[in-house]
Amino acid sequence: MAPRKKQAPAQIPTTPVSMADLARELGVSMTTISRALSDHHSIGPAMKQKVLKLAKKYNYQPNRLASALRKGKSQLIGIIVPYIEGRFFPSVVHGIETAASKAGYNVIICQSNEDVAQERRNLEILLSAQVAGILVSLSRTTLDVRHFEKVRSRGLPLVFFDRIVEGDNVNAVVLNDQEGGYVSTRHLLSQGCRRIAHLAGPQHLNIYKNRRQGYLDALREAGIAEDESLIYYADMSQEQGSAAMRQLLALPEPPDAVFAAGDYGALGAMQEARRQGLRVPQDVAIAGFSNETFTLITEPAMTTIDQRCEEMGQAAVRLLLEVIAADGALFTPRQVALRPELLVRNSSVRQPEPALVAKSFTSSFVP
Amino acid sequence: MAPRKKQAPAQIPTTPVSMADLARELGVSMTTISRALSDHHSIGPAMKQKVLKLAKKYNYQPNRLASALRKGKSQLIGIIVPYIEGRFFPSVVHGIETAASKAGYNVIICQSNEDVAQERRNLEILLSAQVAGILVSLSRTTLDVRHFEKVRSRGLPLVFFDRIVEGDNVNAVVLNDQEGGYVSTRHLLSQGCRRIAHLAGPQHLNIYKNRRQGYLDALREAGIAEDESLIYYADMSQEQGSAAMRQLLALPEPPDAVFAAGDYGALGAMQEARRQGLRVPQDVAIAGFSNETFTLITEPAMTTIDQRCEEMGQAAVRLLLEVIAADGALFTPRQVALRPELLVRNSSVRQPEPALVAKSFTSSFVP
DNA sequence: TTGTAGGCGTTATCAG
DNA sequence: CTGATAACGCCTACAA
Repeated sequence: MAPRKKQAPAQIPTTPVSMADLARELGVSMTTISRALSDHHSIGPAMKQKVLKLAKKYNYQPNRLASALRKGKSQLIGIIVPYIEGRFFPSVVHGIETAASKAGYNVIICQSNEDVAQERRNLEILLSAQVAGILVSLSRTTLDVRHFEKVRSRGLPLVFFDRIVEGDNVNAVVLNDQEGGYVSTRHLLSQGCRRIAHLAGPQHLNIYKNRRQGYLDALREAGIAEDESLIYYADMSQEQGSAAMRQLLALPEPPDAVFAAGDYGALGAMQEARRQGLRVPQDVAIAGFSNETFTLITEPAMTTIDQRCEEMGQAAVRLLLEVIAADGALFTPRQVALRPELLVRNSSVRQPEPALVAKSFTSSFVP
Repeated sequence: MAPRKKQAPAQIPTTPVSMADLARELGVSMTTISRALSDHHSIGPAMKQKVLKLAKKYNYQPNRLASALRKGKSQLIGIIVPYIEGRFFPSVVHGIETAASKAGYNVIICQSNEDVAQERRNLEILLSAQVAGILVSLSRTTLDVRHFEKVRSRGLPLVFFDRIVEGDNVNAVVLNDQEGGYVSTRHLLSQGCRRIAHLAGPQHLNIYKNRRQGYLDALREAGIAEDESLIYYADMSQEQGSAAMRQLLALPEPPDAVFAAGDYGALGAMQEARRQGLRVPQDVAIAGFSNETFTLITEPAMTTIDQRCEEMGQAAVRLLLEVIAADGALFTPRQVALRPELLVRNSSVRQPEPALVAKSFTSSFVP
């Protein structure tokens, strides 16, 4: 038996009222109650009203545990993220929670702390909580992804986002990083820049590889030869951004623009340029990536790429709901790529019509 | 019956194995299995090993729903926050999730979107999910808090954080804002500032009222008369910060320091000061509040107050766990105030020994 | 030390 | 349209 409090505190805990209670009160069966509450078709409108009224009167709350146990599925969606901090993940989670709750689901959230072992444990917990589906962004230390087989073998809907398992047999939502690099670089070209440098991130990470690729694609399209001396590889710290700029400005032919694969790198570059007495954007235009909060308050404000965090969350939920709706019927896994949004600000505007330029790159969903 | 998939996809969904399955396999009763798995004392070590081995072999996952239904309590903690964005709430949630999962609980998260109606609905959902306890930060539109009576009448542990119900009959965790204002102002005094202005927030909000109070307390303690012309009331936007600074600098005796009750206000003030050709901190020292990310990258870097977001989450969980542990026995509600941490940076350092000054204000937990 | 049996609250099935 | 009944998977008093 569920333990009853032995010593009643000032406030006597109230036992929640159950369907059985309502049934007894009305002198009908539990079946009838259940049907009235779940709006089953075979129920008289008179009866239904009576039940609903009584339920309101007694403040009846359905017990979701019991319902979920019986049905074998809860109304919970599990999320596993590396952590809930910084700008990106919280926004995605925000998007997820909003979309999920709109669809009648609630969200149970786990952090892997960039640790596979923790990720595996989280997965077990979500499985044993009988969630209706799982959304995952992989930890950095996840090289072996076999633990997700268990999810699949249960037939449990699974969608990856941002840090995904590569391949076309998984459901995934990502930002189109290549496009981000491409539109940024095209924008810089449109501003009259011709020697565009790139502050590139670690190339073993897909996001940075793809941003670099977009940069190269735009240059090639513009008929500008790739120049490796203009590409500086680094992590995306502010310090490395400054170091990069120092080296680039020391070149015989220094660049007239820098596209950085991250905002912190761009910040460091911008600071170094100004330390050396250069004007931004007149002498060197600068564009970053990620739409960090601080990009609005640098002087000049920084051009950057918005990663559509909330949309990513929404898209992930939408995809998950589709898989849930398919309900075990074979569902062909799908990969969704979101279009990045270029935010043109003063750090890169040298031509008179920034509004027009900006507008032409504003974009929305890929279906 | 739980619906079985009619059409098996390529991957045949595996039915999770239950205790009954293990019992049948081993030819013992479910009781024995249950006891072995939950490490009950009255179980033979040999038997226990056998059961554990089989459980591992079949990859047994306990069904938490069933367990929770039986026991009347889940291992879930419910959180209601206004939203998951910006710097503050994500960090608190991070702290909560970390502490909760350490204690064997998982976290189900809801956003009120600053809407009481939504907050009420969230509460209903958490109640019907049979959570073990609830953590709440109130929405801005929550004036009437009677919906929380329902939680109390169920005897369900409840802890407020940051945006709390005032009074000593609730459990609550907050930052000591008064102390934040106090240590900031003392710091400015220690830097030789004597005419210290205050950019104050809307006084109907406790946080701003208390920050202002701390400012006044420090001045009084230093024997400096309160001067209302040095207090500018505004929301904490960057624009209002600039406007405030414009007005303050136009005074017959302009201030030599500004303590702003928020970082964005401080930023606006700093920008305006520099626009007018003043040096920060030599001509006017500046201190903000909240430790926004950007405070590290302003030039000079901005002195500010860290709100100990993660600690707040941890403290809230700790308190909640105590209430849970009390298990209906009368538990005297407690209010915890966290000590803010002053982060001394260059926007306010005019004396030679900033390290020492900083150290004397670094602080930790109030028990 | 082990087994038996009943029930947590809901819902699906089958029969009236 | 309504009702009786049997699960869902786990836990625990009570009996052996």
